[in-house]
Amino acid sequence: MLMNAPRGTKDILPDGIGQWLYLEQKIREICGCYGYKEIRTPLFEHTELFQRGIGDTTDVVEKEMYTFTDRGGRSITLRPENTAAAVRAYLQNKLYAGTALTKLFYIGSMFRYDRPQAGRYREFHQFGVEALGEMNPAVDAEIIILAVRFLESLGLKDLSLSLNSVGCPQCRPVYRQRLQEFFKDKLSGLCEDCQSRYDRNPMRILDCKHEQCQQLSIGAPEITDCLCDECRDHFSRVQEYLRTAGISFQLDPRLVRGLDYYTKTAFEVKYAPLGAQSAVAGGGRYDGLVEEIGGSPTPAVGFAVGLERVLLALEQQQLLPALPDAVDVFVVALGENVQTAAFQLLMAMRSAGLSAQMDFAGRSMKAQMKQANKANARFVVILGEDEVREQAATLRNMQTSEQEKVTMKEIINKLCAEVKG
RNA sequence: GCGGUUGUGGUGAAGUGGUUAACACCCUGGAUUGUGGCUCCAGCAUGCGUGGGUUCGAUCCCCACCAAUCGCCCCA
Repeated sequence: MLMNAPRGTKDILPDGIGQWLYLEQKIREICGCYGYKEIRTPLFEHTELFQRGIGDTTDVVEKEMYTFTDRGGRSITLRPENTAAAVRAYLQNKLYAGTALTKLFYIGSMFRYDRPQAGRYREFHQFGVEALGEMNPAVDAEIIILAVRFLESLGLKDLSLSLNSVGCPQCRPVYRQRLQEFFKDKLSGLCEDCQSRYDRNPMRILDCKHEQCQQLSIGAPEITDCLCDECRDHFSRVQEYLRTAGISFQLDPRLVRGLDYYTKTAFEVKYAPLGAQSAVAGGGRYDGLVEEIGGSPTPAVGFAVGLERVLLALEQQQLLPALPDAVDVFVVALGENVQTAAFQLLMAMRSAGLSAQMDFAGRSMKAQMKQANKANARFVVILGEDEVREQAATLRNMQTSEQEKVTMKEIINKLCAEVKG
């Protein structure tokens, strides 16, 4: 217990950090390219922000939040996603001032209390993008393209992009009513969950995985048939832009995002080989959220990518670049009397920009040589009492096994020349 | 919240109701005086997830808990 990280959390160890740095670098690269600026918001927020933003009846808010009362009696929640917080920061800091369109991205930990399984953790990492202030469907497209291109840039193939429109406050109620009419006499055949969904959010019945519910929902009206003129037009223009960009997608009238704030465009990128948790990215437009949180009506679009899932996929496909870590020089010191001189030399090498290591345990030469070998050292500098007396050291090339005596004065220059050449 | 599988050293793992818990890797030391990668030798779990119970006796049997893992719900 004491020695175990809490359930659903993981340490990222030195051996694994390279993957994360690589991912983050790719993220910053593409976001810079598309003109999105990084933002970092607190890991926790007032509980109310998520209740209002995400929606009281969503699973995330109902059963997955890490909520606690702080010492001041405030209800605080570890962020389960970053869109609501980004919008909060956008409003609080008036990021809308001076521009029509604010483009943000973030990378960070999110927290959801859920049973861990492949590709799902209680603390997990998302990369996400938000574009606030523009209703033009070109922005929807830009966002989707960014998500797809990002994943492609990592080498992933066979991604599938699903696209839908979930309507707006004008047309969604119409659809909702039509759905309820459709399911009215089928209600008793639906699973328990769906029976309660019938009242709360009938659209969710459509993507229920129960056989029965699937069967019963055959022939159900589709949202795309009920869209108002504005939503219909918006949707078709998004598709146009995507086609123009050469992005392939499938329309999925049953795609319903789990968070209440979505309007119009909803999309999801799947990577099938991942198994049960194959959704790698998801997002859409959320024109009502800014107002919900207390700002003036502001159209917005965004998405989030699950980084653990991406990493899982990259691992499966062996797409992670392996960076062999080598060290330029390993200093071998023979005997206590030369420790100080060796230490001095080590520091001088580092000051010169060389990567240098040495053994501090006072071990035998053989042991130190083994260590140098294991550390992948290109050169070994041997310092014994003779050398110190002569103000020199033995320089050994570990690849060729050639070695020569070099004076203290020239050794660093020589090494620098060798390493850089 | 529900279900399946699993839980032996740093790692991968064999194993038994009863003196010394295989084997491999890793690691550490050594194979004539200051030289690595190959080879050889030696060392390396008073302990078998935790807590109870059964028993003369349990790592091996039973129960609970915890954790890992996969799935359901939902999501990234």
